[in-house]
Amino acid sequence: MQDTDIEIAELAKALAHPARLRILRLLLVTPGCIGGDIVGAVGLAQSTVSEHLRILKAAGVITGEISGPRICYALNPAALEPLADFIGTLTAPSAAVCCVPDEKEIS
Amino acid sequence: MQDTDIEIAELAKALAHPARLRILRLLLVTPGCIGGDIVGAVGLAQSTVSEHLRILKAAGVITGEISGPRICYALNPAALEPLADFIGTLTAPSAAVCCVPDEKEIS
DNA sequence: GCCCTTAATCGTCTATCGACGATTAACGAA
DNA sequence: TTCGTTAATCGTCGATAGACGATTAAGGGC
Repeated sequence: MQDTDIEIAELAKALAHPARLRILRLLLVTPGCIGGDIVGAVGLAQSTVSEHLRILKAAGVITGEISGPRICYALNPAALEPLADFIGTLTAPSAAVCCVPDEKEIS
Repeated sequence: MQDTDIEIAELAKALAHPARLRILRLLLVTPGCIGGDIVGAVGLAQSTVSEHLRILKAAGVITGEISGPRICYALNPAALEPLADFIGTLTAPSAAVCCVPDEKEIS
């Protein structure tokens, strides 16, 4: 399962930075969408935050919608499913996961 | 939540490599413990695999127990709880269902 | 004792990440 | 149109990650 592992690794890499986790938490508590307020919240330079947002968007974890001169970011938790699934497989090897009927991942 | 985010980021970083995911899958399907068979399974040099094992062990995801001249590795899924918790936090608020709340995959 | 196996460590190299300032592009308002 | 705001991009830099061969340390078998 090379390609699946690569996808999961990409998702994990997207979460492998405190600043990106902070951004996700910020989007979580913000029901609507915020623009550059993220820059002030994480305390990093605007270009750095933009890069983190780009990584999160590339991984599919967030979505960006143009709203005039600013951009409306929103969470897309569904993209994390492969990673959540993998962790669930490790945590509960004998118990069936709630959603996937059978994910034959092991060779 | 700085320290918590750092801890979660460390866990995610441990999962952010296909070779390490493969190692975890290998340990999952191996009820007992295997030693250097991991080296042959992942197709990397012995020193490289040893480094991946060190990273996984440092993150607490696996444990290594000396068994004579070889080392017995085992999964420690409990260490992934903070990361699983974080992902669950992201996934939960949008839908109470355990999985696939919506299939909106807007890029 | 000696030798063989196993795994960790060391040293080195390349590639990627993370951060920043500066610049550029897009859009709304005056 | 011009101006101000917002976000992406560029270029650069230092730090880290990843891979490898070679070496070293620890045990078991002879």
